[in-house]
Amino acid sequence: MQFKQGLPIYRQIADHMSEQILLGHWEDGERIPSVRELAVNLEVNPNTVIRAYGYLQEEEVIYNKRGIGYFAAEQAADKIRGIKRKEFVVLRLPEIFKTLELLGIDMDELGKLFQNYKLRKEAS
Amino acid sequence: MQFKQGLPIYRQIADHMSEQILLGHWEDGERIPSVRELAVNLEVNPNTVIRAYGYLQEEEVIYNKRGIGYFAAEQAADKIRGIKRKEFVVLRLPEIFKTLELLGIDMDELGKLFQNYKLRKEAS
Amino acid sequence: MQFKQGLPIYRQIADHMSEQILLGHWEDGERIPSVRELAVNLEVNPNTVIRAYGYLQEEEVIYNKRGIGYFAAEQAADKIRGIKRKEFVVLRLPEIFKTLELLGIDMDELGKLFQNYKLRKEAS
Amino acid sequence: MQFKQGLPIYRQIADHMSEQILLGHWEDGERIPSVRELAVNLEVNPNTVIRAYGYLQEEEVIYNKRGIGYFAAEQAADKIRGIKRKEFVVLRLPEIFKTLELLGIDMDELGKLFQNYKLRKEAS
DNA sequence: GTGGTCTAGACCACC
DNA sequence: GTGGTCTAGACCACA
Repeated sequence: MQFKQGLPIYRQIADHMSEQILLGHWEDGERIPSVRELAVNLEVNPNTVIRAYGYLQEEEVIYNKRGIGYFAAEQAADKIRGIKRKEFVVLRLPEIFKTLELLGIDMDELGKLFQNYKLRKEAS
Repeated sequence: MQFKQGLPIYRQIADHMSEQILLGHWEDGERIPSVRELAVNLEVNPNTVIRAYGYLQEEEVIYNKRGIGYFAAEQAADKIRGIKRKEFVVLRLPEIFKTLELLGIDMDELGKLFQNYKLRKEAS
Repeated sequence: MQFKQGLPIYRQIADHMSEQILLGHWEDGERIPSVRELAVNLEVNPNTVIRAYGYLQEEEVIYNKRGIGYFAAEQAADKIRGIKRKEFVVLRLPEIFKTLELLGIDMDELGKLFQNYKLRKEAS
Repeated sequence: MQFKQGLPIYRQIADHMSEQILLGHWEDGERIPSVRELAVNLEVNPNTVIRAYGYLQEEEVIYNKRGIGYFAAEQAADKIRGIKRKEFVVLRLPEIFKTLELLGIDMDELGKLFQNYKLRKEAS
């Protein structure tokens, strides 16, 4: 896997996993890949995965059974969506709106850019 | 001034200054606050302001006259708006759109949230 | 059964069983649940129960008849109480007292909290 | 420094530091020892201190100024006392009371043990 | 100087 | 097998 810079790898892994859960790749309570397994897949150090999993565990998105592995939390998808949504609306949207205003992008134009985005996504 | 974490302070200062210029706080070619002055105001180390100014200088948003000070570039506002706009559309919008889709926020809802934002801003 | 983390599951099971014995759920020398039975009830691996029973056996709180099962020891309740009491006074109380002092909880207040605890317990 | 086993070293360091803050060793907002400094003092790896500090930061007991160091939070002592108190009363006291009942230790006896504890402490 | 991240590798307890 | 902790050491960005 390719990692961007500017955000720690462990956070990118955490984001990636919570996105996967959000998209329903695992059922509620289903076991997710073990630390070592994921570390090999992503070609990172197990410690880095542990850190990512620890982070998700604090957010109560996954939980741990000792000696067995990590599991997607009950209603993990809904919970994540709720948390992320609130976070997004409160923390990121205001700043995004401010930028839109400063740059003179209104909702009409944003809508068109969004259409564009979706078309390009379909094409790929 | 309060600084977020996750973005270097010097970048936050640079963003803040270019926002001010964008909003027309200084005419083209007008002198902007000196390094020391701004450092005192923002309660940061002068080195940090120097770095911020250096960054803005690379973006050709301000320029420096040795021994005199820093000045807003000609057509600084337009230049900034152009740069920032391209940056925003190419680098940040795709990720924002992806998040919107994941969280199930469509343009309608975003429009309403934007209205809200503007109302709250007026009120304050 | 729900297990806390911070203490191994097998220890939590052992504590739970010795508490049951302390409360007189089984007479001296009475047979306690088999490993498999308990494992199913608690939804844990039989190995974990074996470990818990082994631990209790070391403390001479239960004993084993090969091929038959595990039994509460003679005067098990008294024995447990003695062991636990010493353990508690020597190992845990000092730390508890230290915490009480740091938090500014005196014996008066502790007494009231204890009353509360007993009331809530009766109510449930 | 001597570390017990059963609780990770980084948690013991965190507990130790928050105890120090609770006891008023640092004023509100005063700088606490740097990661490296403390690591040398305690003869542990800097990573271990970072982890302890990260833990305290999540609890909002200390905060960080990048490139400068860690600082005791405003009203850190009161905040800690509040958090710890609630934690103690809700999470630990019920279990302690349960044990006291099981072992047949009443408030009178506990009071005497407490006196003992204080005497021994003064003597040392 | 400060903290933060990552890797590598060892060791442990637990299931 | 599982996760968790700790060490050692390198490297980086930031103030």
